[in-house]
Amino acid sequence: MSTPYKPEVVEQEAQQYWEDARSFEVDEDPNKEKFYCLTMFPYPSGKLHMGHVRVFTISDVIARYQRMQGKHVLQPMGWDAFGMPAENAAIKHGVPPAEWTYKNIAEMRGQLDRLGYAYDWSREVTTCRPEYYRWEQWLFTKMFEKGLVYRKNSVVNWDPVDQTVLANEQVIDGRGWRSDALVERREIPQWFMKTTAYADELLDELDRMPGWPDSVKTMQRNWIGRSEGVELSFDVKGEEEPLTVYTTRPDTLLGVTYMAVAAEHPLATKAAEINPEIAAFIEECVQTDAAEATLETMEKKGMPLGISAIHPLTGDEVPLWVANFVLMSYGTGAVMAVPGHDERDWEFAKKHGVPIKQVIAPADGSDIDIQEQVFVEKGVLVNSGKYDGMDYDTAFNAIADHFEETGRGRRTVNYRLRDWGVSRQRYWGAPIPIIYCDDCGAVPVPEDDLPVVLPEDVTVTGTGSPLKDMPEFVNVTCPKCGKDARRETDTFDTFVESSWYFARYACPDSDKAMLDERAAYWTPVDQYTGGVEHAILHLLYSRFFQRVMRDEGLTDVSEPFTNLLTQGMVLKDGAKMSKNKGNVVDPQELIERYGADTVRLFMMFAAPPEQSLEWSDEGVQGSYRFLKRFWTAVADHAEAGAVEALQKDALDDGQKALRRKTHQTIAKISDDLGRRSSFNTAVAASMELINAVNKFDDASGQGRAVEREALESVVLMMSPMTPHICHALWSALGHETALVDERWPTFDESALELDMIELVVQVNGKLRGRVSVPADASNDAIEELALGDDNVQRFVEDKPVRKVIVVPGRLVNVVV
RNA sequence: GCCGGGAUGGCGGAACUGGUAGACGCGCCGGAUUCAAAAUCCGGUUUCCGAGAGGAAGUGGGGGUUCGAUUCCCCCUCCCGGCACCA
Repeated sequence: MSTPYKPEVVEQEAQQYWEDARSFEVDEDPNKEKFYCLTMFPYPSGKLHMGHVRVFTISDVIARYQRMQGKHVLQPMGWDAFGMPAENAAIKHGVPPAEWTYKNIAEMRGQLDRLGYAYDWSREVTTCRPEYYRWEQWLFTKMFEKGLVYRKNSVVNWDPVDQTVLANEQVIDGRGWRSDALVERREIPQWFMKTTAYADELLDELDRMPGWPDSVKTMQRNWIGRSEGVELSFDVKGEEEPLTVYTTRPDTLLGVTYMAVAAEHPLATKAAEINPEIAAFIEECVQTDAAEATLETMEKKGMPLGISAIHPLTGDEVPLWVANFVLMSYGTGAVMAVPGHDERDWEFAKKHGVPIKQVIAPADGSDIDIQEQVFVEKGVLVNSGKYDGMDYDTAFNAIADHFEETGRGRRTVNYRLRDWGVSRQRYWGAPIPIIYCDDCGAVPVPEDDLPVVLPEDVTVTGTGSPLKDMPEFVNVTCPKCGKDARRETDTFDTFVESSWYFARYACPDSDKAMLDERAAYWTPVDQYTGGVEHAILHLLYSRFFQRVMRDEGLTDVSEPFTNLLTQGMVLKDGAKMSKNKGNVVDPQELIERYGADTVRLFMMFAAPPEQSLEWSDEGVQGSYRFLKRFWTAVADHAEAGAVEALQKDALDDGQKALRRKTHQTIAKISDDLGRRSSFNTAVAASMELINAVNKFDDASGQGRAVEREALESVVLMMSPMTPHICHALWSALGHETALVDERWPTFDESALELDMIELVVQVNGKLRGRVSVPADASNDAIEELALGDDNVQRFVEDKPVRKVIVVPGRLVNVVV
């Protein structure tokens, strides 16, 4: 009887070995092929949750697999340490955010160590450290010099009771989470980074990124939302300034029956001065949060302003409305409405009794009733005077030409993408390095004065940033003129830190520059793994930041992440694990009970990585059972003593069959891990091979040799997923060198050959029988054998055979 | 509302390029071992009909293409992620 599987012992020993041997610390070796394997770094919330364990394990499997391919693998880890939860904890428990954060990092670091990830901890990055954020402050000042950042008014959620800005998350059903007061939209000056300056490049490069999932690329394309349209101006009766709108459908221009402006638009403000009803309506419009989802789902409301625009082609008067679905911060704050050919305009017109005019007819000449059903497709113009009969492109150009010739409009490219607002009215973030001087305006902090260090010893109250109450922080002298000035108290959006940390891992200790030559070796990231919830914002900001760093001469790399794997969430009872729902499973407990390998194995086995994973306690036990069977199978074999050399040509049929299974499995798992990232099927294939070994009962010399080959293969191939148990089993099999430095097994093509193959026989597509045929049989011979099958004959009977389809190696379909 | 994804046995999932639907695991049922239990091992397990051989149905719903559809096309339902201040 072999020694029982004791995960706590096995795992401790393996981890000790890796630590002593510094197995995962890597240098920049130009003679080796590098592989940079990265996971989206965690926010140090306090404890590791199952979602973390899942991503980190996926990434670790990839890192260890690539290492076995002979690559020089870097897998670092760090902390996305700024953010709201630290402030919330500070309010709740009176602990400064910094203290809370550092404590959490220490706690989570211990948990990570217990899971046996192949991290190079010498490169740890913590974003709330001044030596980290000084460089994004520095880059911000460079961007300032280049005009890539600017300040403008922008909408925030304002809590009128707590007198503070709220995050969208802190607005619940339109009310402040702490005060319960109705939230208002309010405009305040904020700093922006010009992401739109890179819109075309960010869009075009997506076509040359084969390593990213199509779904993510599509989402980014749609998010950037490049459109070609026309900007045109409508005169407004009694106003000097014309009203400018942008449209991608100038072909529908003759169908404009009203126009709408935002509640904050000057025309609305002016109308409100003389009309209290409009004033009340505008008041109502402002009482909502700033999230786009809210805006798009709320009831579309509007009021006529009592003024008219002049249709630029017909000279007809078009009524102007104020509407809650038009936002001042999008485009010009005004839209032209074509209810006949736009869904939202149609519904609004129906509700408010605005006329609906058909100006586009289906290209196929079919009849439509525009009063009953909106028609949004492109077609042929009607009721449009001299443009009648034109198709979309012709009409687009004719109308665009007309406006350009008359100077009343122009062709223009528009993006849905907006510039990135990086200001946050919060304490726990990197200070924006700007000083306000009455004479010089906004002045960037000079390089020598960086970093602007965030004071860490503070009391957080929940009503505004404590920085505002710290004269020693706020009161400074102007770097330009030396007069008294004030420091910016807003901090950066935490997405700023996460937009470049991946590059900093290459040179975390560089104090002379943001990046140094080591970044040239390691970047771009070869494999990036993280939650699909980051498909747009984080990934787009990182792609933007990488280009800003490139154009600053810090790197030659444009795209930060060559291959991307977006993993699904961990669910329990069909819902995301959360404290509120009380369905949280603590990884720590499971690791203590079953060991890290069991938890890692279950994570890999239970679902494909991109899909959500349903938690199952029984499933974890199943994984544990498998590891015990695996352990016993290898240990029993090893204890039976030495094994003679395998002689390929001296095997009997049973031995050949097991050897075939071994090499089929190597081929399959190599493909699963190397090409498909299909970890669940890789585990299943390993289980099948172990099952086959357990059924294999042949203690002869060659029998044991074949068995050893199978077991060694499984130990090697399971090692990325369950590295500790494999480390122990590898040495149990008599190896002097450690598994962590072994190479991936290769498969022997000749072992896969078969003399006879089984084909499925269908009659009219339905399975009716099976035939065994020689591997090299001709189609005619296969056909004859198939038709000779008794059950096949029953279904063919005397019906004429119309066709026989032979799919080589798979099936025969007889069509009667 | 818009963008992206998903739906397959009692459950998690497999079927990769249009070719045997249900691999592997869980659960359950039966058996072995045990004084008993746990653990372990062996066998069975989509549903329905049938003693069996075998047959019929079946991949969220409805239609289509095809010799053949979980896979491709059209329409729909429900669930999940994102929507720019959660990270």
